Amino acid sequence: MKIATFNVNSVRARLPNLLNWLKNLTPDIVLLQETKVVDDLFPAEAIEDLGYNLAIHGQKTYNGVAILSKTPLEDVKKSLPGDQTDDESRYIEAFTNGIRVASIYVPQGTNIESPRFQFKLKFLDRVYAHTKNLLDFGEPFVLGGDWNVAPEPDDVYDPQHLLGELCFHPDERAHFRKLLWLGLTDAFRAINPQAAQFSYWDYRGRYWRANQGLRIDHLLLSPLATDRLIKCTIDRAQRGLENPSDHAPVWCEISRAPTYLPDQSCE
DNA sequence: ATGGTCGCGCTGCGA
Repeated sequence: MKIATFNVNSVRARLPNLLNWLKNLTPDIVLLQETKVVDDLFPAEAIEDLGYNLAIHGQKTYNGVAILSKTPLEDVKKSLPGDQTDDESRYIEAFTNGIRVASIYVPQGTNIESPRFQFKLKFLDRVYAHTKNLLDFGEPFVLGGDWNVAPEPDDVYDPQHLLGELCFHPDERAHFRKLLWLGLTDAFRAINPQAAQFSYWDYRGRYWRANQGLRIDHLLLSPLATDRLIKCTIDRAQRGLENPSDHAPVWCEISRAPTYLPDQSCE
């Protein structure tokens, strides 16, 4: 079973690319972010025609998340608990294909001094609290999305220069790490312990051409899901196509039964 | 080189 996350930066602007990618990869579950469209205008039919069920939670112009699944979506939830005043469409969760999944678009934070950065940290705290509840249910689950946090130095193009900047600030990285200490696994890093690969490159300037990116799109797996993790890949080629998103998709393969991570230490 | 480029939806904002 393939589970993917993809910040599409407008599902309507990206529809041809998205449909081609779905046809070629045939993921079982897809977590979309930044759909940037109200639900009534979401291009549902074109995606349903490829055999996907949809759960969508959009808004005008900004944000917007969605879940696509080849199997029916049950128990759909469209808000992250913990802040009654949060009306931004940044979270959707469902149970499908024997696993619970969430598509998460963590606030970018604008800049370190902005109130939006505090909102980002609080949002990550809310994910933490909710994750504890999910762990109590005993289901396998995957929290995937655009986390707007590059966890470690290998996840940014210039760690010395970027330390303390937005998306690589110690405070947000500490908030992100708390999720790992709860027992979640960063699927890409578990499978690729050494790789410096990115999932986002700014449209501007030479960032893409110079491969100056960040790894901020993550699939975080619960312990029961991690037991079934086989591979995890960043689909970098999507960023090089015509009219790309500024993010590349990240996807993992999950087996039907528990498996083992490749053991790097056994030579 | 604190510029640069997208998407939305029509003016500047967010990323």
